[in-house]
Amino acid sequence: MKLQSIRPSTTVNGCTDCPIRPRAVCAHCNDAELVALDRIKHYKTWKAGETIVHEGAPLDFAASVVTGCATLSRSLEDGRRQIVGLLLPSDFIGRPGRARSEHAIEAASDVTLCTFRRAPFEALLQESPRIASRLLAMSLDELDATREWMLLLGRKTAREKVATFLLALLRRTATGPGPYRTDLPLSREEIATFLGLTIETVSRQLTSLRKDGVIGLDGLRTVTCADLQRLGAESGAEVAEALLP
Amino acid sequence: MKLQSIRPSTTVNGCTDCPIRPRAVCAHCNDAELVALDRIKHYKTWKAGETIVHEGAPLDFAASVVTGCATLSRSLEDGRRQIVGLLLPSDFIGRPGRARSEHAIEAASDVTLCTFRRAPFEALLQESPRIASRLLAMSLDELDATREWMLLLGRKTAREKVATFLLALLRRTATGPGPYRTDLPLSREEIATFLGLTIETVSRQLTSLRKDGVIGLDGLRTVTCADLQRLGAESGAEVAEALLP
DNA sequence: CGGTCCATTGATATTCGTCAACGGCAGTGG
DNA sequence: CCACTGCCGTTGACGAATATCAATGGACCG
Repeated sequence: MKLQSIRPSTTVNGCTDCPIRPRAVCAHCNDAELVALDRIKHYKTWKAGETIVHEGAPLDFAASVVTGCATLSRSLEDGRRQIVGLLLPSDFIGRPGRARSEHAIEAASDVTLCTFRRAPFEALLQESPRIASRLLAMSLDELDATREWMLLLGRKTAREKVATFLLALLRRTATGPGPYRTDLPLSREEIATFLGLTIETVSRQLTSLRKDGVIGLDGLRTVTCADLQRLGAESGAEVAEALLP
Repeated sequence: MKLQSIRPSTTVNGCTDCPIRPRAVCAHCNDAELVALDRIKHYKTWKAGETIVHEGAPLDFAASVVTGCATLSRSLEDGRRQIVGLLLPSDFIGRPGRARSEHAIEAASDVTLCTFRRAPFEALLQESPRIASRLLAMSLDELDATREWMLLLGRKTAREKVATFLLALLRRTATGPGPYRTDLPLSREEIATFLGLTIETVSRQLTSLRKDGVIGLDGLRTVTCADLQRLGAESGAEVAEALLP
């Protein structure tokens, strides 16, 4: 759910220089724990559009996203589908104690994962409070983000949904004062599946925000914004944000 | 988010006979840990309708729900509001490492909490892997439930939303084969705020489901159902459920 | 050059929200 | 005991937001 702009290299082998480590599940590991993780890890890659795990299918590894963007989704039998989470670099995949995935996991762009075999990873989790507590903190952050998304899905208008999505994305790539610019990691269809809308409505709202001068569109995948305040005003400000500036 | 029918007595003082312990954060504690928890715990009660914590306000305790039902909600500045979680007996309140609540917490019915002072509880969490790992498992369950609710909010019709809500409730109170019966822990307005609907739409869908013979309504707060299969068919079956019968 | 995929735009349909009136029930006070 | 009042839920009429259906446009690729 968290949107980050980290784009580390995939050539790292040891963990010492791993660019995602400051935010990943292994962030607070000591040397012994890093060695243990290093021993059970495997880098794997998927092409954009490939399915990493099907909904309800066995998942025999845990993993951290190293590069790229993956989606978590759930579906109804008749095919209606909802993306329930975005996985970006440093995000964690897998559920200790469970052998199958409740969600489909798909590569939105080319994706590299640092995978850990399930059994030894869970054993390590028992022994290493640093890994366990980091995973708890990450899970609670994820829970908060997911609940914020519930507010969006249940109560925001189409325009507010699109504005909120763009704002979250732009905030992650902000390096200084505007103008801000970012590449959309998702197609229109995926955005619609994430926001609980149809592809046509997403398209219309993007056009409308552009015509109103809130954002700029540079090609299909690039969004710019000169004034994040303005975009925020379009996104349906939340009480919690107002209280915590 | 989990719906349970546990209605334990509030007169328990020690933890030994605590009726929620099998499912609570203290489920796997050893005797020493129970003594430590016992030392920092306080039972507190709130009347139906009272606010336990305001959105964004300081929260100086963690807690387990002992009896009753509370809601977690988030709001937009203009007053639109979404319930993002139901807290039922054995559910946990609080976020280790954070001093304020991102959500409003309100008593839907009379509520009793077993509260733990924040600082000593967090200290205990560092020392007691049993508590930490139980909290992780509960958080991950909560995350799954919240994501399932995202699918409901983003993709289900009003009728399916109401049917899903009733089904979840009835399943928790099931003791054998039908007919099933349960009391709604929420008012029509709270149900609407949970399902991303208006109160009128909830009312219409309940009436419609009753007229179609899917459910029975006995007074305002009591729902019966002779055929959970039928109710399930109305609730928009999920792929994950189909795969895991 | 033609085909395919993705996005945009327009016309129309549908669902659900909004506004308004009403009814039942409980509590209150005469 | 009975009117009065307020709250909650139901029902109906209407309107607005978004989905659906359909046509078109543009980019990429063989």
